[in-house]
Amino acid sequence: MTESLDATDWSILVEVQRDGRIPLTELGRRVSLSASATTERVKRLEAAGIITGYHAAVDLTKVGFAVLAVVRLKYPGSRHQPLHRLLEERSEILECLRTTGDDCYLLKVAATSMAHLEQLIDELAQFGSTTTNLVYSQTLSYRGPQGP
Amino acid sequence: MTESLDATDWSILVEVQRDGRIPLTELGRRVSLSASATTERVKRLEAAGIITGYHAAVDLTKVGFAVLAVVRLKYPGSRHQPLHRLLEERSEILECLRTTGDDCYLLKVAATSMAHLEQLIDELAQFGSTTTNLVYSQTLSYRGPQGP
DNA sequence: CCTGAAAATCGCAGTCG
DNA sequence: CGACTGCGATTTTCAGG
Repeated sequence: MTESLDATDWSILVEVQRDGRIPLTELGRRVSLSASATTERVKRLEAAGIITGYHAAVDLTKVGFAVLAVVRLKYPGSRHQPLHRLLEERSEILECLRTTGDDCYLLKVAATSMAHLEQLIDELAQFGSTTTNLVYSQTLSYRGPQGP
Repeated sequence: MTESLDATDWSILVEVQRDGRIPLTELGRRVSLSASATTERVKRLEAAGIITGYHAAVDLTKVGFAVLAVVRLKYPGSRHQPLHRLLEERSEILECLRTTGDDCYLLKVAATSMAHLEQLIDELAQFGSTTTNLVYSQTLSYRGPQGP
Protein backbone atom coordinates (compact mmCIF):
# COMPACT_ATOMS: atom_id res chain seq x y z
CA MET A 1 0.00 0.00 0.00
CA THR A 2 2.93 2.29 0.63
CA GLU A 3 3.68 3.90 -2.72
CA SER A 4 7.19 4.67 -3.84
CA LEU A 5 7.82 8.38 -3.92
CA ASP A 6 10.89 9.98 -5.39
CA ALA A 7 12.41 13.28 -4.33
CA THR A 8 10.26 15.23 -6.80
CA ASP A 9 7.08 13.71 -5.41
CA TRP A 10 8.12 14.75 -1.93
CA SER A 11 8.87 18.28 -3.11
CA ILE A 12 5.41 18.44 -4.60
CA LEU A 13 3.85 17.17 -1.37
CA VAL A 14 5.73 19.73 0.70
CA GLU A 15 4.65 22.57 -1.57
CA VAL A 16 0.98 21.64 -1.80
CA GLN A 17 0.78 21.13 1.93
CA ARG A 18 2.23 24.60 2.44
CA ASP A 19 0.06 26.22 -0.23
CA GLY A 20 -2.82 24.15 -1.53
CA ARG A 21 -3.83 26.76 -4.10
CA ILE A 22 -0.45 27.10 -5.79
CA PRO A 23 -0.92 27.10 -9.59
CA LEU A 24 0.43 23.98 -11.27
CA THR A 25 2.63 26.11 -13.46
CA GLU A 26 4.24 27.78 -10.42
CA LEU A 27 4.49 24.42 -8.68
CA GLY A 28 6.30 23.09 -11.75
CA ARG A 29 8.77 25.95 -11.49
CA ARG A 30 9.47 25.11 -7.84
CA VAL A 31 10.16 21.45 -8.53
CA SER A 32 11.87 22.01 -11.90
CA LEU A 33 9.26 20.38 -14.06
CA SER A 34 7.00 21.49 -16.88
CA ALA A 35 3.38 22.30 -16.10
CA SER A 36 2.04 19.19 -17.81
CA ALA A 37 4.49 16.84 -16.12
CA THR A 38 3.64 18.46 -12.80
CA THR A 39 -0.06 18.01 -13.48
CA GLU A 40 0.48 14.36 -14.23
CA ARG A 41 2.38 13.83 -10.97
CA VAL A 42 -0.24 15.61 -8.93
CA LYS A 43 -3.03 13.66 -10.62
CA ARG A 44 -1.21 10.43 -9.84
CA LEU A 45 -0.79 11.41 -6.19
CA GLU A 46 -4.49 12.25 -5.99
CA ALA A 47 -5.60 9.08 -7.77
CA ALA A 48 -3.42 6.95 -5.50
CA GLY A 49 -5.09 8.50 -2.47
CA ILE A 50 -1.84 10.02 -1.29
CA ILE A 51 -3.23 13.52 -1.56
CA THR A 52 -6.67 13.07 -0.01
CA GLY A 53 -7.95 16.59 -0.53
CA TYR A 54 -7.43 20.32 -0.32
CA HIS A 55 -8.83 22.38 2.51
CA ALA A 56 -8.94 25.99 3.59
CA ALA A 57 -7.85 26.61 7.18
CA VAL A 58 -10.10 28.89 9.20
CA ASP A 59 -9.17 30.91 12.27
CA LEU A 60 -11.48 29.52 14.94
CA THR A 61 -11.30 32.55 17.21
CA LYS A 62 -12.16 34.97 14.43
CA VAL A 63 -15.29 33.08 13.44
CA GLY A 64 -16.57 33.04 16.99
CA PHE A 65 -15.20 29.82 18.46
CA ALA A 66 -13.27 31.28 21.34
CA VAL A 67 -12.92 28.00 23.22
CA LEU A 68 -10.89 25.04 22.02
CA ALA A 69 -10.70 21.91 24.13
CA VAL A 70 -9.33 18.40 24.10
CA VAL A 71 -11.71 15.80 25.49
CA ARG A 72 -10.68 12.29 26.37
CA LEU A 73 -13.56 9.86 26.42
CA LYS A 74 -13.54 6.56 28.25
CA TYR A 75 -16.08 4.48 26.45
CA PRO A 76 -17.05 1.32 28.29
CA GLY A 77 -19.32 -0.38 25.75
CA SER A 78 -18.55 -1.74 22.35
CA ARG A 79 -21.49 -0.14 20.57
CA HIS A 80 -19.86 2.75 18.80
CA GLN A 81 -22.62 3.68 16.40
CA PRO A 82 -24.45 6.17 18.64
CA LEU A 83 -21.19 8.00 19.22
CA HIS A 84 -20.47 8.10 15.50
CA ARG A 85 -23.87 9.59 14.92
CA LEU A 86 -23.13 12.35 17.41
CA LEU A 87 -19.82 13.03 15.66
CA GLU A 88 -21.69 13.44 12.38
CA GLU A 89 -24.28 15.76 13.81
CA ARG A 90 -22.04 17.96 15.90
CA SER A 91 -19.77 19.97 13.68
CA GLU A 92 -18.16 21.44 16.80
CA ILE A 93 -16.27 18.16 17.11
CA LEU A 94 -13.36 18.84 14.79
CA GLU A 95 -11.37 15.67 15.20
CA CYS A 96 -11.79 12.26 16.79
CA LEU A 97 -8.97 9.80 17.33
CA ARG A 98 -9.45 6.28 18.60
CA THR A 99 -6.46 5.45 20.73
CA THR A 100 -4.86 2.86 22.93
CA GLY A 101 -4.86 3.39 26.65
CA ASP A 102 -7.42 4.00 29.31
CA ASP A 103 -9.31 6.55 27.25
CA CYS A 104 -10.64 5.09 24.03
CA TYR A 105 -11.28 8.33 22.18
CA LEU A 106 -9.58 11.69 22.03
CA LEU A 107 -11.62 14.53 20.58
CA LYS A 108 -10.80 18.07 19.62
CA VAL A 109 -13.79 20.31 20.22
CA ALA A 110 -14.47 23.95 19.35
CA ALA A 111 -17.08 25.95 21.26
CA THR A 112 -18.32 29.51 21.22
CA SER A 113 -18.33 29.84 25.00
CA MET A 114 -17.79 27.87 28.15
CA ALA A 115 -21.54 27.35 28.39
CA HIS A 116 -21.51 25.90 24.89
CA LEU A 117 -18.59 23.64 25.80
CA GLU A 118 -20.40 22.47 28.90
CA GLN A 119 -23.36 21.49 26.78
CA LEU A 120 -21.14 19.54 24.41
CA ILE A 121 -19.43 17.75 27.29
CA ASP A 122 -22.84 16.80 28.66
CA GLU A 123 -23.72 15.20 25.36
CA LEU A 124 -20.45 13.31 25.28
CA ALA A 125 -20.76 12.25 28.90
CA GLN A 126 -23.74 10.09 27.92
CA PHE A 127 -21.26 7.71 26.40
CA GLY A 128 -18.69 7.47 29.16
CA SER A 129 -16.52 9.43 31.51
CA THR A 130 -14.78 12.46 30.03
CA THR A 131 -11.61 14.35 30.83
CA THR A 132 -11.48 17.86 29.40
CA ASN A 133 -8.52 20.17 28.95
CA LEU A 134 -8.74 23.64 27.52
CA VAL A 135 -6.27 24.68 24.84
CA TYR A 136 -4.29 27.85 25.47
CA SER A 137 -2.60 27.97 22.11
CA GLN A 138 -1.71 26.02 19.04
CA THR A 139 2.07 26.39 19.01
CA LEU A 140 2.61 25.00 15.53
CA SER A 141 1.21 26.17 12.26
CA TYR A 142 -0.17 23.48 10.00
CA ARG A 143 2.27 20.80 9.04
CA GLY A 144 2.31 17.38 7.48
CA PRO A 145 4.89 14.78 6.53
CA GLN A 146 7.93 16.36 4.90
CA GLY A 147 10.06 13.42 3.77
CA PRO A 148 10.68 9.68 4.00
CA MET B 1 -11.77 40.82 16.68
CA THR B 2 -14.63 38.54 15.84
CA GLU B 3 -15.79 39.62 12.40
CA SER B 4 -19.42 39.60 11.44
CA LEU B 5 -20.16 36.89 8.93
CA ASP B 6 -23.43 36.57 7.09
CA ALA B 7 -24.92 33.37 5.74
CA THR B 8 -23.11 33.74 2.42
CA ASP B 9 -19.76 34.06 4.15
CA TRP B 10 -20.45 30.88 6.06
CA SER B 11 -21.43 29.08 2.88
CA ILE B 12 -18.14 30.16 1.35
CA LEU B 13 -16.22 28.95 4.40
CA VAL B 14 -17.94 25.57 4.33
CA GLU B 15 -17.19 25.12 0.64
CA VAL B 16 -13.54 26.13 0.76
CA GLN B 17 -12.95 23.94 3.78
CA ARG B 18 -14.44 21.03 1.89
CA ASP B 19 -12.59 21.77 -1.35
CA GLY B 20 -9.78 24.29 -1.13
CA ARG B 21 -9.13 24.20 -4.87
CA ILE B 22 -12.65 24.96 -6.03
CA PRO B 23 -12.56 27.60 -8.79
CA LEU B 24 -14.04 30.93 -7.72
CA THR B 25 -16.55 30.75 -10.55
CA GLU B 26 -17.85 27.37 -9.35
CA LEU B 27 -17.81 28.62 -5.76
CA GLY B 28 -19.93 31.55 -6.88
CA ARG B 29 -22.43 29.15 -8.39
CA ARG B 30 -22.68 27.22 -5.11
CA VAL B 31 -23.34 30.32 -3.03
CA SER B 32 -25.48 32.09 -5.67
CA LEU B 33 -23.12 34.94 -6.38
CA SER B 34 -21.24 36.20 -9.42
CA ALA B 35 -17.59 35.27 -9.76
CA SER B 36 -16.32 38.76 -9.01
CA ALA B 37 -18.50 39.21 -5.95
CA THR B 38 -17.33 35.82 -4.73
CA THR B 39 -13.72 36.80 -5.31
CA GLU B 40 -14.18 39.95 -3.29
CA ARG B 41 -15.71 38.01 -0.40
CA VAL B 42 -12.93 35.45 -0.39
CA LYS B 43 -10.28 38.17 -0.56
CA ARG B 44 -11.90 39.90 2.38
CA LEU B 45 -11.95 36.68 4.39
CA GLU B 46 -8.27 36.11 3.61
CA ALA B 47 -7.27 39.70 4.39
CA ALA B 48 -9.13 39.59 7.71
CA GLY B 49 -7.17 36.48 8.65
CA ILE B 50 -10.32 34.39 8.79
CA ILE B 51 -9.06 32.09 6.07
CA THR B 52 -5.48 31.50 7.18
CA GLY B 53 -4.35 29.35 4.29
CA TYR B 54 -4.98 26.44 1.95
CA HIS B 55 -3.38 23.06 2.47
CA ALA B 56 -3.30 19.67 0.81
CA ALA B 57 -4.06 16.73 3.10
CA VAL B 58 -1.74 13.74 2.79
CA ASP B 59 -2.47 10.13 3.75
CA LEU B 60 0.15 9.40 6.39
CA THR B 61 0.06 5.64 5.99
CA LYS B 62 0.52 5.78 2.23
CA VAL B 63 3.62 7.93 2.49
CA GLY B 64 5.26 5.58 4.96
CA PHE B 65 4.17 6.90 8.35
CA ALA B 66 2.47 3.80 9.67
CA VAL B 67 2.45 4.91 13.30
CA LEU B 68 0.45 7.83 14.64
CA ALA B 69 0.61 8.69 18.33
CA VAL B 70 -0.63 11.24 20.81
CA VAL B 71 1.97 12.29 23.35
CA ARG B 72 1.16 14.25 26.47
CA LEU B 73 4.13 16.10 27.88
CA LYS B 74 4.40 17.28 31.45
CA TYR B 75 6.85 20.13 31.31
CA PRO B 76 8.12 21.24 34.70
CA GLY B 77 10.18 24.31 33.80
CA SER B 78 9.11 27.59 32.30
CA ARG B 79 11.78 27.76 29.64
CA HIS B 80 9.92 26.73 26.55
CA GLN B 81 12.41 27.76 23.88
CA PRO B 82 14.35 24.47 23.67
CA LEU B 83 11.08 22.62 23.16
CA HIS B 84 10.00 25.04 20.45
CA ARG B 85 13.29 24.46 18.72
CA LEU B 86 12.68 20.72 18.72
CA LEU B 87 9.21 21.29 17.30
CA GLU B 88 10.74 23.29 14.46
CA GLU B 89 13.35 20.70 13.67
CA ARG B 90 11.23 17.58 13.91
CA SER B 91 8.69 17.53 11.14
CA GLU B 92 7.35 14.28 12.58
CA ILE B 93 5.62 16.41 15.21
CA LEU B 94 2.47 17.38 13.35
CA GLU B 95 0.66 19.34 15.99
CA CYS B 96 1.36 20.81 19.41
CA LEU B 97 -1.31 22.14 21.73
CA ARG B 98 -0.57 23.88 25.01
CA THR B 99 -3.31 22.94 27.40
CA THR B 100 -4.61 23.29 30.90
CA GLY B 101 -4.28 20.38 33.24
CA ASP B 102 -1.50 18.24 34.52
CA ASP B 103 0.12 17.82 31.13
CA CYS B 104 1.17 21.13 29.64
CA TYR B 105 1.49 20.01 26.04
CA LEU B 106 -0.33 17.59 23.82
CA LEU B 107 1.47 16.54 20.65
CA LYS B 108 0.42 14.56 17.61
CA VAL B 109 3.36 12.62 16.25
CA ALA B 110 3.82 10.57 13.08
CA ALA B 111 6.49 7.89 12.86
CA THR B 112 7.56 5.34 10.29
CA SER B 113 7.93 2.53 12.84
CA MET B 114 7.78 1.82 16.53
CA ALA B 115 11.55 2.18 16.69
CA HIS B 116 11.24 5.61 15.12
CA LEU B 117 8.52 6.55 17.59
CA GLU B 118 10.67 5.37 20.48
CA GLN B 119 13.45 7.64 19.33
CA LEU B 120 11.07 10.62 19.13
CA ILE B 121 9.73 9.90 22.61
CA ASP B 122 13.29 9.80 23.92
CA GLU B 123 13.91 13.26 22.53
CA LEU B 124 10.72 14.58 24.05
CA ALA B 125 11.43 12.92 27.39
CA GLN B 126 14.37 15.28 27.84
CA PHE B 127 11.86 17.99 28.58
CA GLY B 128 9.59 16.19 31.00
CA SER B 129 7.58 13.08 31.60
CA THR B 130 5.59 11.80 28.65
CA THR B 131 2.44 9.74 28.25
CA THR B 132 2.04 8.12 24.86
CA ASN B 133 -1.04 6.60 23.24
CA LEU B 134 -1.09 5.04 19.81
CA VAL B 135 -3.84 6.00 17.40
CA TYR B 136 -5.87 3.18 15.89
CA SER B 137 -7.86 5.30 13.52
CA GLN B 138 -8.99 8.77 12.70
CA THR B 139 -12.77 8.40 12.77
CA LEU B 140 -13.57 11.77 11.22
CA SER B 141 -12.54 13.20 7.93
CA TYR B 142 -11.28 16.75 7.96
CA ARG B 143 -13.71 19.27 9.31
CA GLY B 144 -13.76 22.84 10.51
CA PRO B 145 -16.34 25.26 11.83
CA GLN B 146 -19.56 25.07 9.85
CA GLY B 147 -21.70 27.90 11.23
CA PRO B 148 -22.18 30.44 14.00
C1' DC C 1 8.73 14.21 -19.87
C1' DC C 2 8.38 18.29 -23.07
C1' DT C 3 6.09 21.45 -26.54
C1' DG C 4 2.11 24.09 -28.20
C1' DA C 5 -2.49 25.05 -29.04
C1' DA C 6 -7.63 25.71 -27.39
C1' DA C 7 -10.67 26.38 -23.38
C1' DA C 8 -11.46 27.90 -18.90
C1' DT C 9 -10.33 30.85 -15.23
C1' DC C 10 -8.39 34.88 -12.96
C1' DG C 11 -7.72 39.89 -12.14
C1' DC C 12 -8.73 44.40 -13.04
C1' DA C 13 -11.02 47.96 -14.98
C1' DG C 14 -15.56 50.62 -15.37
C1' DT C 15 -20.74 50.76 -14.49
C1' DC C 16 -25.19 50.03 -12.48
C1' DG C 17 -28.59 49.68 -8.65
C1' DC D 1 -21.04 50.63 -1.09
C1' DG D 2 -21.67 45.96 -2.76
C1' DA D 3 -22.51 43.41 -6.86
C1' DC D 4 -22.57 42.80 -12.09
C1' DT D 5 -20.26 43.09 -16.93
C1' DG D 6 -16.29 43.09 -20.33
C1' DC D 7 -11.56 42.52 -21.63
C1' DG D 8 -6.52 41.13 -21.30
C1' DA D 9 -3.34 37.97 -18.90
C1' DT D 10 -2.60 33.70 -16.76
C1' DT D 11 -3.57 29.01 -16.02
C1' DT D 12 -5.47 24.61 -17.07
C1' DT D 13 -6.15 20.95 -20.27
C1' DC D 14 -5.23 17.94 -23.99
C1' DA D 15 -3.28 16.86 -28.29
C1' DG D 16 1.06 15.05 -30.31
C1' DG D 17 6.17 14.31 -30.43
